Amino acid sequence: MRESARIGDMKKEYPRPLLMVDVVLMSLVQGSLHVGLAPRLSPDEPFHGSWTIPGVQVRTDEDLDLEAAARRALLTKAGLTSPYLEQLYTFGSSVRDSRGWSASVAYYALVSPSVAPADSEVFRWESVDQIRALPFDHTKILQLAVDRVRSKTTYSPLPLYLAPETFLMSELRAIYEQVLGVHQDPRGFERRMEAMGVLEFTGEMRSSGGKPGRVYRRAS
Amino acid sequence: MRESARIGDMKKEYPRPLLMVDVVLMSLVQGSLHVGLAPRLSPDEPFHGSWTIPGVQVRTDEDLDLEAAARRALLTKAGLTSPYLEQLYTFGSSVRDSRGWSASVAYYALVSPSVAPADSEVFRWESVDQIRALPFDHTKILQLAVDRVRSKTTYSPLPLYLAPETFLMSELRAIYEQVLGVHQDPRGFERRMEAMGVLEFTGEMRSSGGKPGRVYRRAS
DNA sequence: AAAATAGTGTCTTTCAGACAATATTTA
DNA sequence: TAAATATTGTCTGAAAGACACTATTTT
Repeated sequence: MRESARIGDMKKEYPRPLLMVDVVLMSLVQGSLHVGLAPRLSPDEPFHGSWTIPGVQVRTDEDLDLEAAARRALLTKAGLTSPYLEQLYTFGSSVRDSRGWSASVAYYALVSPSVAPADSEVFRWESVDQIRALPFDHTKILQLAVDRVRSKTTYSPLPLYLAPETFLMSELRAIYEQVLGVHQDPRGFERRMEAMGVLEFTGEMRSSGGKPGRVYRRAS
Repeated sequence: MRESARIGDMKKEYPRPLLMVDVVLMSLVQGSLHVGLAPRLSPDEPFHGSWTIPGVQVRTDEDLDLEAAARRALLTKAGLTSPYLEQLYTFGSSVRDSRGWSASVAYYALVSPSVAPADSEVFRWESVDQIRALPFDHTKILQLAVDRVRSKTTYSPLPLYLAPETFLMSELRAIYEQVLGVHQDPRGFERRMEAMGVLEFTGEMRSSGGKPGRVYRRAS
């Protein structure tokens, strides 16, 4: 029996759409932006066996809110907790899922390569620039997430969440270049970071082959 | 019986959250940004009689997708079709509605004062800057919508959808000033509009008390 | 010493803000 | 003619891009 029927209202009840939460998990693998995919495991779900953006059905008894459902999707499908998780867009229509009217609240998450899980039977990374078509409308969801990340990269410190705990300015610059795919001028890059005030000098220096540079961390 | 049960799958079914679509309708009334509110009419719904952001429950038999549901909300609660309708954010939790776990996909819409309906028993405009608390989490939804509109006003031609069919540059500038609440320099304003390339000179001139100015329309 | 990387100087262009001057109307 | 509004000129400072130069370390 449906939960709301317990309230004992007189109003006619309409059939409710399926509500999913899908999470586009991104990280830097081999110097380029990758997305984490998981296989459809349930034989009774559409696209059984296909690799898709990890998602879960919202559970009224388990999830306090949508973000909690997104965290659960990340934890159960990729085995991790992400420091950056943000809502992207909600897709909903009568045709996007063969099971009937469904809506999916899409989130995107960024993790540092150091905590990115290795490929396995139930998880794998794929380069966002050479993805073949994904089931459902997941190709569109992925495209929107990638666009959002690239866009925010141009005016926000978003890529800090793709960086390890500590890093050199040149390493952070390389991350921006890998996300955007274009060269970043060292001078201007340093000025922008300075202006945003999102970096904190750890007090340490480190060399990556030549003159040692300052080691930074993300400002809390 | 639940729609998905027709599929005849073996998988256990979970109770589904309530899925709503709410629309923050905005316009310029008496020189300031206003939001359209509608009263809760059903005696068996929470906050019966209170004024809220108009919304509908997603109907699997009526709405092709989420945006169609948003258009239906606008049409049934405000009696209009909006030229500008965009998804804002999705709110969902176990506590936001007393009927149980619910999610609301919030949209916002902008209409020109010329098509804004007059106040009535079932609809009224209220200034966004002097709203008292609204039911549910509607205060938060409204705040987010207002922030979004003000933010987009600084870098996009969004306020064109608050303008009448044709207008003088000074009138459009006044609209920007009413939305943002701050003076816009005529020179810079004209330059920005020019740079965005969103205006089209109709070829006509019109006076509003002094020297006649060029009449523009939104570029298609 | 040579190679590699870090860090800084600075020139130029672009753009936004401020303010002012000029141009045409209506009342 | 006076008042009102439209339109354009231009000065200034901030920010972005491009490029080069200096500094300090490793090999």
